Order: sequence, then structure tokens, then C-alpha cells
Amino acid sequence: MEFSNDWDLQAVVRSCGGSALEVVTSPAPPPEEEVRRGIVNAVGRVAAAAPPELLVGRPVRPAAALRDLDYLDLDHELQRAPFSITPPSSERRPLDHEVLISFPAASTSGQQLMHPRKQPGRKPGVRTPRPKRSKKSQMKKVVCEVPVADGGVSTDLWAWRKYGQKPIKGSPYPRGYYKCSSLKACMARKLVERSPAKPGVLVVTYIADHCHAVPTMLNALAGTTRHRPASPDHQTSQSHGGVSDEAASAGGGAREECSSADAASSMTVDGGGGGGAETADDENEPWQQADMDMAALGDYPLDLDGLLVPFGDDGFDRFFEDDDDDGVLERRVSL
DNA sequence: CGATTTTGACCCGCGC
DNA sequence: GCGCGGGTCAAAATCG
Repeated sequence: MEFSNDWDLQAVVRSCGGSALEVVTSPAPPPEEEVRRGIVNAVGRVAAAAPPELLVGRPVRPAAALRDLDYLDLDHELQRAPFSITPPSSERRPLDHEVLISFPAASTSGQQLMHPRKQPGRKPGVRTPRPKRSKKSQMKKVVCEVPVADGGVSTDLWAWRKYGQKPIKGSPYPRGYYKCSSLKACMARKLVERSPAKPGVLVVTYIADHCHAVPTMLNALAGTTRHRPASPDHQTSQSHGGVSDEAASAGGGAREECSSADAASSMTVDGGGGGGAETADDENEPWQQADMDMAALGDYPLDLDGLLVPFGDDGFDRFFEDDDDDGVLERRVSL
């Protein structure tokens, strides 16, 4: 089935359902205990309640999903929540203003990669003024750990577009940078990387909130499927110490439809809002509602295709042999 | 043709 | 003040 295939691929990456609820930021982080509790309640419920099919293959409208959830004994399901909040002491050591949510280890199955490409790049000498990255460190961040491929892949309603990937010092895996593609002005961003300590876990960091409603027509944005050309020139390594292929892979499916992040944002609501503008009161905004819902759904889409394979590994070949015969990474969402 | 991905270059924050 | 490393930009390639 179609779904299953897609699902598999997507599974590789998504699932952080979390929606984390968020948190945080800067100046006054909410009491850890509270935040944690809130996350568990919200995220746990959803994740536990929603069947994979629901979250993944066919995204559901948030409202509907919530409705469904209402019928479940959420409290009960809590223990089955697919993730857990990781205390600050975990390996990834969240910052003061971060909240780390982790999901149970999952099967690390999928490996993917993509073909190398030529080498574009910006022309030297060309530079454009860029806004200062002020207070980046103070930006709202939600960190969650997601099993690379636990069956619980989920989809979120947000559309992400990959805008960069970089090798991270100390980690064999590259980090992918995504921004919301629904609206150019939207500052929501997401960083996805594999945990060096736990290869089967992806660390997803959501930054900033979405300043718009959850896109209802995902197809328009998310339909993209990138088929990797059977690149004839298969060179494996390139500059940057090897970001190469894998990196590519990252992009491979790069588009994700996420939600959570925002979720984060949305959830933020209580927290303190960090985000400023977005936070704006959202209570009455319809989109916000949607946001919340999604958050509640706990979907965490991630696509880290590229991140799944460490630099310089041989996953490449494997990828084409196994997962999908087409050698295609697909990610589709249809509403 | 428009949207997205890839990826080298550029820029900036932070630690020393 | 300098260098490192992370984050972002944007040209080129690719895909639907």
C-alpha cells in the first residue's frame, strides 16, 4: 500500500509527537516541574491515543483528531506515551530555557541517503545584509528526542522547507535546518539532528512560533516528492568534511509537515510566552486553535532523512536496495 | 514554471 | 582580539 510505504519512509523521521508544549525561553522559564507535567499531559495523551494511521498516513484535521481523542481514557494511556520528558541531566543537556522531550527508543530502521550533487554555492563576494542574530540564545526553543523510526510516525500540518544542513562538530551526523514554508514571514524553524549518543534517536529543536494558521491544504506545499536522480557521478565525499551524501539525504525528504514546533509555540501559551509576537494572544485566534490542536495531536514530523546516515557511511547503497524500490523518498500528505 | 533541495560561502555569537 | 563553530543565504539543480 501506498501508505505503508510512505509511512515507512516517513517513519524514519517523524514522530515526535510532541508538540511539545513548550517552553521556554528566555527570561523566565516556567518551573520545570510544571512544564514537564504539562507536556506529558498534552503530548502523552495524544500520542497514546492516536493510532499511527491516524497520525501518519493520512493526516487528520486537528479538530477531528481531538474529537477522537476525547473518547479515550487519556489518563490511562498516559503511561503509554511514546516519549518521556528527559531531565536536564540527559546527554543532550538542555539549556535553561529549553525543554527536552524524549521518546522511547525506536527501531532504527530506515537509512536513507541521497545522491551527491554538483556543487553550487554562492558566488564569492556576494553578500547581503542580514538581520543580526540577536538574542538567538534567548529564543524560544523546544527540544525533543524522537525515535528515528518508531512506528509512530506522525504528520503535522506545518510545511517545512529545508534551508541548510551542516555537519556538527563532535557528531557524525549532520544537522538539518528547516523553516516554515507556509509563510515567508513565519519565523518558525526547526533543527533536526541525530543524537550521537543514541543513533536511534533524533533530536529535534523547534525555534520560534508560527505566525499564521496551520495550512489546511497541505498538498500545495507538502506534496513535493523528490526523486533522487540516479546520480551517475557518485562521488562520495565532498567538502565540508563529509557532509556529502548523507546530507543530501537529509534533503531528500526534506519537507516535512510539521506541526509541533509550533506546537510548541502554541503551547507556549502558558509558558511564558516567549515568543513575543506570536504569543500574542492567541487565545481567540482560530488558527491558534488549530495550532493547539495539532500540538495536542502530538505529531512531530521530522524528516531527517539526511540525518539518518552518518557521514561517510555506506548506507547509501543500502538505501536504494531496501526501502523503496523506486529509490525515492516520498513524503506526501493529503488532506 | 514554480517550489524545493543541495551545498558552498558568508556572517555572527561565543569562548578563550 | 581572534578563531571556531553554528546558523543562514542564495545559486544551481531537480522535480512535479
